[in-house]
Amino acid sequence: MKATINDVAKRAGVSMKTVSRVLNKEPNVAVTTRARVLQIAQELNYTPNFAARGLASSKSYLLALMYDDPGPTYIMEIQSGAIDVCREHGYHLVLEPVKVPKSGLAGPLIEDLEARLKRLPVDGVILTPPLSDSQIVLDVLTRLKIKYVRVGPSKNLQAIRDKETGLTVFMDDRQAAFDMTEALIKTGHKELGFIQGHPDHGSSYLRLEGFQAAINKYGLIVPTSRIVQGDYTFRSGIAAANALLSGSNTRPSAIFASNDDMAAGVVSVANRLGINVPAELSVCGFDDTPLTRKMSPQLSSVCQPIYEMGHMAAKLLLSRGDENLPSVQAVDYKLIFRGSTGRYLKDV
Amino acid sequence: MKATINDVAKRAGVSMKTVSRVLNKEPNVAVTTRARVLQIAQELNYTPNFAARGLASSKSYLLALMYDDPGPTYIMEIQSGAIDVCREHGYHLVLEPVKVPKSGLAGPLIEDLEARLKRLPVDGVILTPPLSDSQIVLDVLTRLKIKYVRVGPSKNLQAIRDKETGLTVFMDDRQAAFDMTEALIKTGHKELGFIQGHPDHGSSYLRLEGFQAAINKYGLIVPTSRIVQGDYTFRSGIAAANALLSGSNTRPSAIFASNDDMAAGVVSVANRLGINVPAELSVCGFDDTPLTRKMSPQLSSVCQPIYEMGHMAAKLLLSRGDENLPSVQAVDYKLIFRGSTGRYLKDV
DNA sequence: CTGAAAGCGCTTACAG
DNA sequence: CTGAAAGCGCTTACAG
Repeated sequence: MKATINDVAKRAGVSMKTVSRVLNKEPNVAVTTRARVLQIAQELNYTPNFAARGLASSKSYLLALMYDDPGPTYIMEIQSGAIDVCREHGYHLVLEPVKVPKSGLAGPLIEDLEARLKRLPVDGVILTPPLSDSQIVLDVLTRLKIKYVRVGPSKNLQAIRDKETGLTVFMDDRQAAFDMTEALIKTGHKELGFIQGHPDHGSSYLRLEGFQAAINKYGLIVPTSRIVQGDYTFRSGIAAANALLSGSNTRPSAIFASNDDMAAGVVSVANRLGINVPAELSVCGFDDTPLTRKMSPQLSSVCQPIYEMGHMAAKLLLSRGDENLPSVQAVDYKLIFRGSTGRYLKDV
Repeated sequence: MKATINDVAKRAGVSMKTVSRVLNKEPNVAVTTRARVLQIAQELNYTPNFAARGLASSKSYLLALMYDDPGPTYIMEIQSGAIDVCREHGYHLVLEPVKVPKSGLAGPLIEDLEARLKRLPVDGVILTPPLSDSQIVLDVLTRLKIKYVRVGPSKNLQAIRDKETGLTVFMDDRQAAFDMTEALIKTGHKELGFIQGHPDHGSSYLRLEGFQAAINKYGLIVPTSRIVQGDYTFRSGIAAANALLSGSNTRPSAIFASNDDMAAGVVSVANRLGINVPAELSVCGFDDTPLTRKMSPQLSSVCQPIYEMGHMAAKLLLSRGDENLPSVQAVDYKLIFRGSTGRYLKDV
């Protein structure tokens, strides 16, 4: 049978409690005692019983990752980052897909969420976009007194900067979009086009803001016809590119799409129309998804450190009490230039 | 405070045990008693304590999904399918990423796996490729007496067909590749090229076998120079396409790549060489990943019902005892024809 | 620095 | 059809 804490205690000639102290790295154990217990635990191949610990301590040693379909790559990266931290702390990660209803009715969602969280009372929740902005979800968690961390929230950014919010990990989408736009302008582009993301996602607005701020800074003018609404899908990128490239007006020399899928749509339309990318048209995206490297020319984009965000999120949840860890964490992005902007033209 | 089973029992005027019976849907409870208990449980907003159940029953009510980077989309689909079944059974899904070392040394992997599984003794494990074929992993699970289901194993397929194996969910890669090849041939193609997948993945061989079987059936000849080794990456698809398309020999009229990423590489090379897809070259992939719809022309491919495989895997694990459920489950694939093969040319 | 006792909230194994 | 008792393997709250 599997060894229990009692087996270890007996063999070590100490009480159960002392073994518990050693294993939980509590202070106040004689060095020699600690060493002996540790060795015997190893000899017996002892590992504490998960359920028993949970029951006695009323902790679950579980963190939940809540998501509502923000794309498989994104979630997997967040997961990886979070899992690595969980491991260090003896925690595990469970998955909680959540469907936020498109239209008003929040009732069923709230009930469902509560039921699930009561069934499996996790010690903390990682919220990914768009859930990080869902007041409904935040309210439920607050009511159930479950700790949470918001990853990439896009609303209330001002409050975040003022640290009036809870645990948060975010990337400065606005600044990143600003930087990318500035890079395009500095390469000589004056005729810019922009494709906005899904109207329900806060990031859409932040990225647009960054774009416009750079435009303004350099005194350029972008007519409203050059700013097209998309919804983060490839298909919407196609539609937007058609509007931008095949009209009777002069076409832009560079298009900044709010994500990679839409940018891929632009490249695809350009190819069909015989517009050479990047010679006649520069294109860049956002998110630096794997897709950027699965097209020709490869796509310039903004790289979010998603793994790191997941890592930091779990860390914030599991390192409570560490005053050295600010509750709001900004992570760094990177501009990645590839063939599609022609700055550093690379072979595929 | 949160209600316990005792609160419900007292209020209902029955014993704890009876409440337990009702909640676990055990037989032998008077209908009226059952109804009363159920109602009171609801009034008290009672949900059983996860840890206490686990401790008392020595079950964990947890399933693990083990994976070694088979692609984010794949894992997310499997996850979704598995989670939906877990929910129905009051189970939860935890994630266990596993790194199988490239070269020989299995020691650390075995130790790590054992340590993790002893820490969190899940009630069952879902194994995804390439882990479904890892004898090391299978051995550890067997030794720890942990139930597992293999998803998409590619070795020992014969044994699988003979039902000499454990729980298994699989898709007939060989037959699917055969069908796709046959479809190309029936469209009139005689000069076929094939790009093989990663040599470490069993699916590479099965897909090649299917391709060759169809070639043989129709009495065609494919010189070895038309069968190129890839490794499932876009980059390897590029290299393979260069070998296939820019040599001095006549080029194939259709290329079947063993996965979508490589097929995307082929289309990309064709575009660069000015070879029109599908007019001059048909291309098809395998897996029907989102990438197929993020390129022009869109890619024909073989659609694996991945969600369904995850669903079935969890079902096999959680429905033990149900004799009506065969322990080996084959799921259906579908050939999806899009622009890249020109059979059903569609606008993007 | 260490330990004895109680208890977390369920299920199991019986008994009736 | 129902229940009383024991126990799962830890941690908490004390006491010393």
